[in-house]
Amino acid sequence: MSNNRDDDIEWFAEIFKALSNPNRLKIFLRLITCCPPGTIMNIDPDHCEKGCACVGELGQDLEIVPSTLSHHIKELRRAGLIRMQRRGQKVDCFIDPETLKAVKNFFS
Amino acid sequence: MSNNRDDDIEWFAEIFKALSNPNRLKIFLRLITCCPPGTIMNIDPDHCEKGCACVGELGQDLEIVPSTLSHHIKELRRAGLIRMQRRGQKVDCFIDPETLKAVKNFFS
DNA sequence: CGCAAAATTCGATATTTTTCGAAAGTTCAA
DNA sequence: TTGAACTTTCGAAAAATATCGAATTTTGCG
Repeated sequence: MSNNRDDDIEWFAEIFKALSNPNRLKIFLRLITCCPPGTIMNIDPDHCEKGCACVGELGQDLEIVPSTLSHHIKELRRAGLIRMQRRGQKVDCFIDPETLKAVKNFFS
Repeated sequence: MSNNRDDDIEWFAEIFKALSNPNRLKIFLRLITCCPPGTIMNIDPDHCEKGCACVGELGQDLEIVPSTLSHHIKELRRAGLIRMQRRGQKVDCFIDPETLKAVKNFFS
């Protein structure tokens, strides 16, 4: 009974909710400078400032305890803002480019 | 003891929190098509789709009871997303262009 | 295997948010 | 000035959220 517009509204509300917590927003901003895993480093240093960040690095950089961090990361993922990929014991996080594009388009 | 970057993060978190509720997001989207009060209507119909919306119109369009609506509007205003201006018995709402610009710049 | 590292889940608590109806405050018009 | 229209505030209850420590799971390594 709900049309696409309403679905969109619900989804964007989810996205903004994910970004509404300062800790989560910091995680998001920390990840925005990363590249997706598998990215070939370019000669241009601006192309990718840092390698991809695993969960532990985020916790260390932002001083969030593991359980809280894990919760926030789950929320960001639930909103479709970030994706994850295991690399051995670590799990890398990176921004979902599709969702990022959708949010950019939202304000236009 | 907090620098500008942290202040910015807190402020944007506030903004996203204001947009994180479906009702508030609908209010925001309803107002995005309005013009600020005092705008001279242009010949170009795309210039300003609707006149400015007062609180009551928003409640009618979006089917939100007055007390709930008033609460949500206050949240949007607290975040700096909307501004208001009394016009007789009614109170007009409109998007704050500065804040809108700031949010657009956030995703860039 | 057995241990350490990394991350998640569980359980619990304090706080915040959402929503509504009732009441109160403003403004205009008769 | 009295009443109606419009909006806000107040009070309250249910639901959601944020945070942490303890326990658990998953992975790699010696």
